[in-house]
Amino acid sequence: MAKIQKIKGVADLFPEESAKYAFMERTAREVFSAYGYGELRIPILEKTELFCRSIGEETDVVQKEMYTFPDRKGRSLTMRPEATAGVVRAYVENKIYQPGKVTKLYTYGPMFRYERPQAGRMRQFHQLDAEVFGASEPQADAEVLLMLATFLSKIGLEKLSFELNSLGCPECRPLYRKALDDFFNSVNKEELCEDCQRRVNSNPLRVLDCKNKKCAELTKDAPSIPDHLCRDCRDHFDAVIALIDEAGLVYTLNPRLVRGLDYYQRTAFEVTSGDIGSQTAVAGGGRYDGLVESLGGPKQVPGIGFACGMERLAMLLGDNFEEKLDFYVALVDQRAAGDALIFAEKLRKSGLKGEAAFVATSMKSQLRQANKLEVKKCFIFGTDEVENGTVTVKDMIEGGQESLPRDEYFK
RNA sequence: GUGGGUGUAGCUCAGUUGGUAGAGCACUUGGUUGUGGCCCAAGUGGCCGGGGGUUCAAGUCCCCUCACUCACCCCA
Repeated sequence: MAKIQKIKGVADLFPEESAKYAFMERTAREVFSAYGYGELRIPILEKTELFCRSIGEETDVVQKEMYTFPDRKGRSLTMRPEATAGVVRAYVENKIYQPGKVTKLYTYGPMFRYERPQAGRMRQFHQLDAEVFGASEPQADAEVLLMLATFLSKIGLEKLSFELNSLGCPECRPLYRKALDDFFNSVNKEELCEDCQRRVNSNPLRVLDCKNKKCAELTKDAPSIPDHLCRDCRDHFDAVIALIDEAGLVYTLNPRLVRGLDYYQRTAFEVTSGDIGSQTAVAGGGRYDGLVESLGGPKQVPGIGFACGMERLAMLLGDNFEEKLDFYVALVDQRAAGDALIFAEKLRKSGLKGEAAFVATSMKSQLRQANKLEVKKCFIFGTDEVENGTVTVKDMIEGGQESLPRDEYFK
């Protein structure tokens, strides 16, 4: 029979790799709950409209990357390409909001985007996502940033850079866009790269972000967002900066940082690494004060949050996340197989982790196996005849005698 | 959607101007040994991604296809 292979852009994670994810999830739960966040579990499937309205009809994510299909009654469903929309939907639908009440939630799970896979980019990928509702104060922005930094530090990643910007609000952003349009009208668009000639109209902020040297040169003197912030946005941003400075967070201000999803405003940030290929962002987020309302919730419920890309973080983690076993029960005579199993069970009841061989092989290969597993102790089960009486089943079970500790064996 | 790279043993890879398929590691067995490791010897294991073509002869040349991978684009 022909074998069936997995579809493009998904992964099977065996223990060596899945242990990294388990470690990150465990750490995230610890850190997030220390900041007062509770876990929200939401569906992978949502109505397509949810993402169109939140992420933005014109974004690439919505236009060409979503797994969208009709269900059996012809309703359009979409496998979530990101987490925030679903969290906001749940928040609104369950009427969690109350005036003055702050809600902190986190969620974790697979996301889906139909893209060509490459390093750090899968069609099914996993995000850890945290959101705060009901707090417009800069303290919320600062706390979210600090929590993210704490999490990344706790999983052992220190060489990451935090980039920070403010995108303005519906008040000041149009003014900035006007200034930017004026600027692009003053430059020779022919000299921009092909992509940017298109982007000037579709997504002018992205032009400022272009890696092409020519584009970077041409847009060197483009108006910057922070220079066009309204008074409230300026004050807010300054307050956030003052707070994280005081808390000792190391970051860089990147006036050209933009977000890919339409709902962001004011504080926007990204955590990047230069060690995972061309996809540098390992986490990103920001404030989205208008989103709750645009998804049918009450007016003026602010929100802020971030998402971490687990695949990208996993690339930065070292090895050795697999838990080592405490013992191995070696089997050198099949007649002792049952005794080996029972003995292992007894050890497990006393709190040790380990395994017993099912099939007897030579002493040499059994000990080789124990060595490979890096167990602390190896027990040898055989019979008197085979063992020449060195270590016998009877001795170990009835007398409780262990074979030599690993150090003794392997010195 | 657009480009580049790679598909040969379980793994990492060699394979010369086309001439019957190789190494290291791993595994199994034996030797050595302080029951491991190290070292030595032997052994198991491949429709050379798939299909078509050229040729007396294709892993090697040509065409098609599939998969993986990196990059563009986009994003976490």
